[in-house]
Amino acid sequence: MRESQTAEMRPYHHGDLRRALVDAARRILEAEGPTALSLRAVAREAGVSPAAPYHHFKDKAELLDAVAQEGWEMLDAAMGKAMAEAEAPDKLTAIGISYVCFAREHPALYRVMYDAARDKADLPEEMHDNEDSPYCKVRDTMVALGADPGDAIDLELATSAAWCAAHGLAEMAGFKQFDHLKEALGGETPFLRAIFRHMGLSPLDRRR
Amino acid sequence: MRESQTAEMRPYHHGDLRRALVDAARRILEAEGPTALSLRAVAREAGVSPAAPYHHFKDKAELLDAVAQEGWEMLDAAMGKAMAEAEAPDKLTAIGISYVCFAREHPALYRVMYDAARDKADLPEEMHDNEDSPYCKVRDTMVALGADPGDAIDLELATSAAWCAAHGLAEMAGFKQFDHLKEALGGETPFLRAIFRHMGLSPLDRRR
DNA sequence: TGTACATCAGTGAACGCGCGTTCACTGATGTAC
DNA sequence: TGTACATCAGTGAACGCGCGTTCACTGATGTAC
Repeated sequence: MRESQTAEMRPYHHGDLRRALVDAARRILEAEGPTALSLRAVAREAGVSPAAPYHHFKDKAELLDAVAQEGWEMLDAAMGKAMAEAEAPDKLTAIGISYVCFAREHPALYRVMYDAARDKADLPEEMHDNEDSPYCKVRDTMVALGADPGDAIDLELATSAAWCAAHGLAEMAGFKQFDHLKEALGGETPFLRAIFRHMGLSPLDRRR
Repeated sequence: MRESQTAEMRPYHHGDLRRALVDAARRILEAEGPTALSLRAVAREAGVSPAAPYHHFKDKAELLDAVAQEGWEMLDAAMGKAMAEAEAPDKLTAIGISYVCFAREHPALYRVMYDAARDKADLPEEMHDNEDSPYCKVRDTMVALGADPGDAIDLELATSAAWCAAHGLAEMAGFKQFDHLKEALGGETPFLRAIFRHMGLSPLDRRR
C-alpha cells in the first residue's frame, strides 16, 4: 500500500531522518499542539517505525531539545530581521514586537521552547552567551538608544527587564480580556506597541 | 491493614471528599510537580478509590479547575496583604513582588493556574471582573499614585502592562542566568525590585 | 419510636488506550583488498 | 572490477506502565409515615 501510493518511493534508508523527525514534530505542534507531541506520533508523522528515532536521538527529551533549539534559531532570525529594518528610535520596540509576534504565530513551539528552558532553569546558551546573541542585540540596542554602558549591572537589569516583559506579554497577548483594547487601538500591533510603551523599557523613555 | 493503622478510622462516607481531593492535588503539586498530577494519583493520595472523585468532579479538568481557582484565591490574598502593608509610593512594586514571590513559592500550582487560563484564553473572572478583584486593586493603585483616571483606555493599558510584566518576571525569575545579578544586588527581593524599577510601571516614575 | 425505602457516596475490577523504550532482526551501504 | 564483510539505519513485535473513565455493586444516611 504505502509503496504504491507515490511514484518516488522512499528507500529503506531515509537519507536525513533526523531532519525529517524535527520537521514532523513541528508539523504536529502546529496542527495539534504540545499535548499531541509524542515520540510515537512523530515517528508516525515521519512515516517511520516507532523505534527508528532512537538511531538519531537518545530519548524523547533529546528530540524535544532539538525542536526547541530550532525554535530559538527562528526567534533569533525574526528578532534580527526586525532590528535591521526598524529606524533607530523604534528599534527596541520593534524587536519586542517581533518577539511577541513569533510567540503568537507559533504558540505550541513557543511553549515547547519555554518548557525546555524552565526544566533547565535557563535560556539556551546561544540566546545570551555569544556576541551577536539575541540578548546582546537587545543590550547593544539599549546602549545605542542612550543607556549607560559604563554601569554594567544596570545595563544587564535593563536588558533582563525587557526580556521578562516581552515573555509576559507573549504569553498573555492572546487573552480575550484584551480584545476590546485591541479594537479600541486599531489592531494587535498598536496594542502591543501601547503595552510596550507603558512598560517604559526604552532608555529614551527613561531619560524623558 | 488500613483500618487498623490509626485510632480514628475513616468512615465509609468521607465527609468532605471534595475538599480532601483538592488538598491532595495541592500536596502532589508541591511534592512532585504538575506532570505527576493525575486523577488516579490524587485519589491515591486522598486514600480513596480511583472512581470516587467522579462523585465530586465531572472529569479531571473540573478537578484541575478547582485547584487552579484556589490558587487564584491564594494569590489574591497575597496581593491584598502586600498592598495593605506597603507605604503609598511603594504599593505598586510591593504588589508586584508579592505576585512574583507567590509564583516562586508555588511554582507547580502557578503553572496549573496559568495553563488553565491559557486553555480558556483568559484569566478567571474573579481576577478582574468585580470591584475588589486583584485587577481593580492594581488599577486603583495606579490612580492613587497619579495615573489619570479620566483616560480609561490608558489606565487599562497601564494595568495590563503591569500584569504582563509581573507574569513574565514570575516565570523567569528562577533562571540561573540571573544568579549573579541577585548576588550583586544582595538577594532575590532587591533583584525583583530593580527589575520592576526598570519596567517603569509606576505612574510616579512616568511623571518624573 | 420504628421501619421501609430512596438516595447518596463510596468500592474494586475492568475497559481500552497510547505511551516510551527495548529487542532481535534485516536490508542497504561503504570499504578493504 | 568484484567480492567479502563490517557497519549503519531501518523494521515490527513486544514489554510494562499509568492513565481516564465506566460499571455493577454496596454500605451508610436521611426521610416519610
